[in-house]
Amino acid sequence: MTTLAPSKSQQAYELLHERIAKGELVPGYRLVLGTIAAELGCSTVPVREAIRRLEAEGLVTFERNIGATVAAVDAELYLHTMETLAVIEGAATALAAPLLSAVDMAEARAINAELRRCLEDFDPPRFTQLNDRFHAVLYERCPNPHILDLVHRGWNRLNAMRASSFSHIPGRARSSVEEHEHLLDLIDAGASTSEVEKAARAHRTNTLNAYLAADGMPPSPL
Amino acid sequence: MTTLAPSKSQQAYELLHERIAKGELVPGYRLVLGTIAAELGCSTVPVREAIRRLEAEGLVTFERNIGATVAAVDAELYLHTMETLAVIEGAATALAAPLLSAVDMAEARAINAELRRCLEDFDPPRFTQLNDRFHAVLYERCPNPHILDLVHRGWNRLNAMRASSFSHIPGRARSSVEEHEHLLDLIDAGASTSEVEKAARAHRTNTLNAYLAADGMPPSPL
DNA sequence: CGATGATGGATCGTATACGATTTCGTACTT
DNA sequence: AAGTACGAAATCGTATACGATCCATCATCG
Repeated sequence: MTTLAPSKSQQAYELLHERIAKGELVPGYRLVLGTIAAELGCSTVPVREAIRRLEAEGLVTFERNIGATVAAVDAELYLHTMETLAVIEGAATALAAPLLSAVDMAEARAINAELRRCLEDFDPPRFTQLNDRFHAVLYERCPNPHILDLVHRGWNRLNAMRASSFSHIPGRARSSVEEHEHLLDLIDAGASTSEVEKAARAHRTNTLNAYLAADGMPPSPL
Repeated sequence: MTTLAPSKSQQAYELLHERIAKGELVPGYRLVLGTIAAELGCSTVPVREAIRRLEAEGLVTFERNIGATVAAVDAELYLHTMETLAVIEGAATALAAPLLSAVDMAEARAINAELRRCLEDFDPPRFTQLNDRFHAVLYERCPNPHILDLVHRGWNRLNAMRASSFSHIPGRARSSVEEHEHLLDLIDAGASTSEVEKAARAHRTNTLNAYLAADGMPPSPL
């Protein structure tokens, strides 16, 4: 039995998704069906499907008879995405907390220790990557697949826009690591679901509000 | 200038969406591209696109080389959908609360009064419809479009499954109306965002837990 | 009689083709 | 010189066509 190749539309989806996440395709970039199809060596039909999928996830915008462009990122979109993720990831982390094994917790602590080290030898890309993994460990056990799916989508969007901007807020990384530690302590102490949720959500709204404050904007009401 | 007709794929999407929401297409029903295309008088290509869109929203499942079926509904899916909606709608309602006008509040109260009347002359479909509208009034002003979109998707899924089952839990309708009243009072009193969120979320988890209890299952941890 | 393998029909996945729509450059008018 | 009208090129939307894959049926073999 041969391993069946992924469908063309799947390949197209993965290619575009990756490029957007990596920031190779900047917001506003025009995605032309024919061009992408030629590059992939397939027809426009599967590419169309891939693009509609990306649209459903909010990574690209699509206009009838006009075409697709990588979703523009402005302060407002960032705000909305972070706010949504605060809500959803908070819930996911809270639901996952009672299901975390000792191994999971150890991994999370190890990653956070690395994050702390990262603070010394300033390395933002690596920090971001570790940070992603840290949170993934905490929410991945969420037993509700819908919520988990929404968390993934939120992170995708966030990564897509991080690649182009919004990368860094001065003192935030350090307090972030502290908040991680606090969150882990809470979970280890067997805190209630709502306590964990509150802490996980606050962690994200803190980042958002730090950004908003830097721009002289009011904090999120959440 | 003539109003341009909606694209075929849009038409196909709307047709299928409506049928699923109305329960004409029961879960497990097989959606065959060619058949639908013939019925719509178009080719399979736009139908494909419509189905992929429905898939992204969780209304149908799609397997490679197999095809699409209307998403099966089981207790677990219902649980997960309600749980997700509890989180998302709670946040949406909380964010919308400070933006509700006196007119909005009056409309909500009027709808709830009708709901109360509905309790007498037992009319479940109408009750459900009014209930939908009641909540829509409360969350529709949510300033975060992502969250709003997720609420809409959640309700869509819920409606799709309500059509086939899960329609009624004995005493729930009456307490539901009371909770609505309480929620409106909270908002009128200018309660904090987190209080409104808690109340709105509780309203939904109460329904979910009533269902779970009826089946002898443990309540949601949220 | 049950398991295995071949065969055909149904359905999907994608290439190609072409009409429809938008966009952009250019010539013409005021 | 600015604005408008026209036409060509680019791109999208969808029909048609055909190979690929799956599933059900039935024949064959142990």
